[in-house]
Amino acid sequence: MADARAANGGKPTLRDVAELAGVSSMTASRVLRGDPRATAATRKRVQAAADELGYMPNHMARSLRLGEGTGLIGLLVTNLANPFYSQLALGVDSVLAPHGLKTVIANTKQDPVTERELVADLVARRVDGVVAVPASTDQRHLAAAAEGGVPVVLASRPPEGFEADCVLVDDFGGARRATEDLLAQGHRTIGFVGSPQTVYTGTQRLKGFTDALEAAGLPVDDRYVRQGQKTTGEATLAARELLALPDPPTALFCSNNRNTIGAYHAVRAAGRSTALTGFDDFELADALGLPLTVVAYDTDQLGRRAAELLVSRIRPTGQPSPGEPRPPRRITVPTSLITYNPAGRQAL
Amino acid sequence: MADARAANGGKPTLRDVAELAGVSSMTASRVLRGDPRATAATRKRVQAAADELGYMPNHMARSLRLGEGTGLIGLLVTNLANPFYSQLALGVDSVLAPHGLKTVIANTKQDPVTERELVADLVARRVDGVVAVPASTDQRHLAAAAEGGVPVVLASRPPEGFEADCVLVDDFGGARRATEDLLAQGHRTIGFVGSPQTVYTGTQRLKGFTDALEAAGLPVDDRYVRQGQKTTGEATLAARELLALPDPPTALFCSNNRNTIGAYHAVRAAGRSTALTGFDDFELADALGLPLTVVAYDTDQLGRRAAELLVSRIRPTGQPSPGEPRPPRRITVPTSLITYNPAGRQAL
DNA sequence: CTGTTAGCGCCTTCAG
DNA sequence: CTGAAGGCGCTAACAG
Repeated sequence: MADARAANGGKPTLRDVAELAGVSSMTASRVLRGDPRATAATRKRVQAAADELGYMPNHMARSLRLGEGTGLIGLLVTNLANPFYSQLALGVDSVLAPHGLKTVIANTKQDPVTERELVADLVARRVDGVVAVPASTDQRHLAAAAEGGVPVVLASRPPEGFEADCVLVDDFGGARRATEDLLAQGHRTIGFVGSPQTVYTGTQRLKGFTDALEAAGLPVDDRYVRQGQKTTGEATLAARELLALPDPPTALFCSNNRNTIGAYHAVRAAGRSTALTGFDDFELADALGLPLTVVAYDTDQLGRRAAELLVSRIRPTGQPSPGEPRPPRRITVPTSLITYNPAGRQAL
Repeated sequence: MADARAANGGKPTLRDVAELAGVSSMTASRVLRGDPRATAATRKRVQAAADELGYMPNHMARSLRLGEGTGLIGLLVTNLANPFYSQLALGVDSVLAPHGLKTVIANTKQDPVTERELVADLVARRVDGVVAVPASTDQRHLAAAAEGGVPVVLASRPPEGFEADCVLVDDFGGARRATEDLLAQGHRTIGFVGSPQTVYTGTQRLKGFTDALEAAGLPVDDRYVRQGQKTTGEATLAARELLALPDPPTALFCSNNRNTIGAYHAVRAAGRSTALTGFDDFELADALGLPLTVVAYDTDQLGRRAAELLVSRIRPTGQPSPGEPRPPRRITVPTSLITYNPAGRQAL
């Protein structure tokens, strides 16, 4: 009920409460904010009035006046439905929530134009910071945001062309180790099924892959390298092509969970015993009915660390920077190799 | 660089731009907003000044002045990492984004207290609406929000104790059909592995299950019903208990994806050929190496529909309601039965 | 075409 | 202990 005004969203304001309580809006403000400077009597009246009207303070107006931030953090991802990103989102939010910060979703759908617009929108909304997993290496929009005073932390890829904190995965090391593992098993023809060349993790993981091959004195044959797949469907097609080569690979290394799952379907359909290894662990990876090795890492931690870096920039502790801005930090999350067997599971 | 002021976040204001351009803030406002009423010359000067300062309009201040909403929508879920919720989130966001609305995450972690606090926080932040998947049937906090003028749309469960739009899944029908399917296959002892009794979908799906049994003249034995599992781990334990009964069930019906996946592990570990049917489809459901039937529906649609209902409340079209508020709407999303068979799988 | 006035909801500062 | 004035950043409404 709460007979409302049409001006705002029909919500009662501090003044409505004050009038009903027969005090000034100032007094109402103090009481409602828990300021001790108020008679028990007036306090009671104000509280009663607020309750009756169903008053809720306007967070936006408040922070506008206080010159504080909005308490909003933008989370820029390409596809929230990908478990990697939703896991990341959860990690980020779990760290932000206790600080009274809320996460705003900015889903780019892999579109660079959308990504630029979203970043601009986040800045316009005066988010206190951004956790981003940008799609491409052109990060000028993020650079602009950072330049404009909005703390930016990158997750899973490094800043390009500007300075910012970031949390990375040991892409190179993980890919190299996984490939060495395949080599140790005797595989000599290994296919690579990975994300587009423009994606940092894709190129790093490819480097780890080729590095291992070269270290073993094996050639890197472009015909066995497929990049550009963004969906499991595309990955299945790419893997199928590799398996159809005259001299098909005996093993596949996939650069992320989409490609691994896609390649899995291809291998399964081909009825081949091609060994499968992929970057990223995922639910049910242990249940696929054929051996699978994954380069695992803690996605939740990735998000948490990123959020922690961001919080430390937003709410600085200790001395308010003597003069120079604090240098950008870079955290690398380690990986481990896990092998799932239809029979069971064992970690290496 | 943009020599900043300390007041706000160090960001240049409209007045800074105006001063630099040598015009009034009003003129700057107009130019920057694309208002045609301005000389090409002054327009140029203002633009240049804005660019130089890296000016970005303050969305908050703007909407405060205009008495508009914040353009923020709260998305209340229990666990974003559950693919069901992240899928839902994506559906919601995909509909909201084109309307200039942004989604704010409110992850409750299944905690009722947290849920209440989050709803209060969302209201305080003046979100223009809320899409909620409340954890329990006590929805007084949502009722309060709705009463306070914040449009609320429930997804996957109906409002309890207040009126609101909602989008439901055909829980009863889907569960009943799936159970009938198991009965048709000759199963006479079927276990139920489901979510807590307090969860609407859990009870509805149990009803569909028991209804099918009773219609077939079979007794509903409590010993075969396990409720309360929220995680795959808990579900595995529950299923294991059922499989260890003196007269073990020959089939299991699971009420959601967490329970299905948990039960899968138990069945797999037991080396039993227990038939498995579950509510919710999920990625890799077709790859588990044993037959699995799922009650499928479009989670993305669930989110989209919910968002559409919300948008229609926020930005009403047509006549501004003659007098009575529009009645609450209830949409039900249909389900279908899908059977995944390891043997029957073909390419792609 | 441009500027002035006024105020969205709230709170800091300074009087009473 | 309480109230009045002023302004955060922005923009309708009205001047000029």
